Amino acid sequence: MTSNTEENYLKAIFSLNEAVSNSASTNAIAERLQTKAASVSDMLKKLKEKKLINYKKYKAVTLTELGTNIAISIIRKHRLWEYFLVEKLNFGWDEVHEIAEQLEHIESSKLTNRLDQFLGLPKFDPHGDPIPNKDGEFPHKLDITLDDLPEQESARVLGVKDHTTEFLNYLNNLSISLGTVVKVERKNSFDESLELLYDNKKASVSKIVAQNLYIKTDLH
Amino acid sequence: MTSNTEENYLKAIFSLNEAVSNSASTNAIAERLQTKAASVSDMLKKLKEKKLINYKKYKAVTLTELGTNIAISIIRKHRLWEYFLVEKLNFGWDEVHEIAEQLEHIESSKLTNRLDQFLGLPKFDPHGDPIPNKDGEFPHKLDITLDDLPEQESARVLGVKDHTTEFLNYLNNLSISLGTVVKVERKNSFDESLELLYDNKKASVSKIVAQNLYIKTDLH
DNA sequence: AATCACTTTTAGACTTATCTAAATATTTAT
DNA sequence: ATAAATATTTAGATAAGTCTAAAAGTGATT
Repeated sequence: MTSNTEENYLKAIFSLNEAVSNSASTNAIAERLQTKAASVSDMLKKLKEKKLINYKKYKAVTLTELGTNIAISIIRKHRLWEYFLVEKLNFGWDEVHEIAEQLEHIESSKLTNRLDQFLGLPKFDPHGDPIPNKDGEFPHKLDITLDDLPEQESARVLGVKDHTTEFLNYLNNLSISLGTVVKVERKNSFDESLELLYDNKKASVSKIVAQNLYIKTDLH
Repeated sequence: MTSNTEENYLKAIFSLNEAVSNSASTNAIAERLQTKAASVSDMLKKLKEKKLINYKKYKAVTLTELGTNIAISIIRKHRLWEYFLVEKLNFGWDEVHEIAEQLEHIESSKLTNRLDQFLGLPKFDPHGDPIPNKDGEFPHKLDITLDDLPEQESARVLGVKDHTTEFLNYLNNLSISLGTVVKVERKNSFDESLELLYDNKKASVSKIVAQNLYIKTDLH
């Protein structure tokens, strides 16, 4: 079993190393978890015992495969609950973090997966962070479609899922091609259509259309 | 602050004393929480320190007002989450207890109240246990209307909320009067109407009608 | 009112996670 | 390459919650 505390250490190590690889040092972890280096040192010994991290004294740590899986599962739960709080309970995106810090430790994969389903398998949380799926895979760049983009955000069209000439003609008429940078001005909840802004043009497209346009969110 | 463990003790004391007053003895609590009498003894000392219980050595305990409030808030959260799991995530009513035991300790009254709202302020959890409202009041016998009754359950009509002759005539035509025992055969999700069975008669009534009929669930 | 069965409390030990202070290792700068 | 600065670990304490074993209290029976 993994305690809440252990889970928080794994999560901290994961995100430190994700941001800058090999940056999960004792001090960095202590800073992140608002605790003391001595406490971290103790815990690292324990996590190594449990085969959750690779660790040599005085060296930065990395997660084992087992440790990574646990960290990802915590992140998945955190982000799904944030999505739930914002989308279903109308919380502001800025007030959900603390509550999600608690909810992320609820233990029941059945619950997590049912929640995911209930929310419509979202790919991003309210802060725009990617939500790993139930196999622990983060949404791959090429899995993301225009429909996944939140309001007021922009992305570059990378490809199409539907290759029929009909669909390609439709895009031609709108002057959307590969490379076009598109901003989602509004998502209408009544018919789930999207109002787009690109190259000084405006257009409204259906959800189906948006789901057939692959995008990448980091522009340039 | 109250730890999860302390909360579990308060909940145990509350429900023991609710079932049989003054029955919250050291041994009974130990049995309920699957722990040893010695541990309970230690904890009682601590809860008394915190003014959460009234306690004299070797005597059964009762909750102070503060302790009662906390216990009720835990019960409220437990039952709301059970309702959520069954109604929104399609869990069976028999598989939600363990998960709710975890969720009941999530600390955020804003979350609890938003969840309550989201679920439509339910009065009973999936096991038929009453859900206290946000002021800690359990649904009073006379607050319960036919609309609160789950499918396949019976209750006796106790009174009407709407006193217009129109409504009373309507009931007359259906041969429903005070004292009639009514069974909810089915609740239709498409229009929220109820199919009733009573005195060998069948009838279908709207949600509005059901919300205007006060009932009691313990028959005779 | 003395005994017996049972309940409850106390004493002392253990685990988890934390801390401060001191010791040791590593890195950086000269 | 050696000293100074910084990072990390160890040693020893503390607090929460638990346990076993032993002591003490309660109450029912005779």
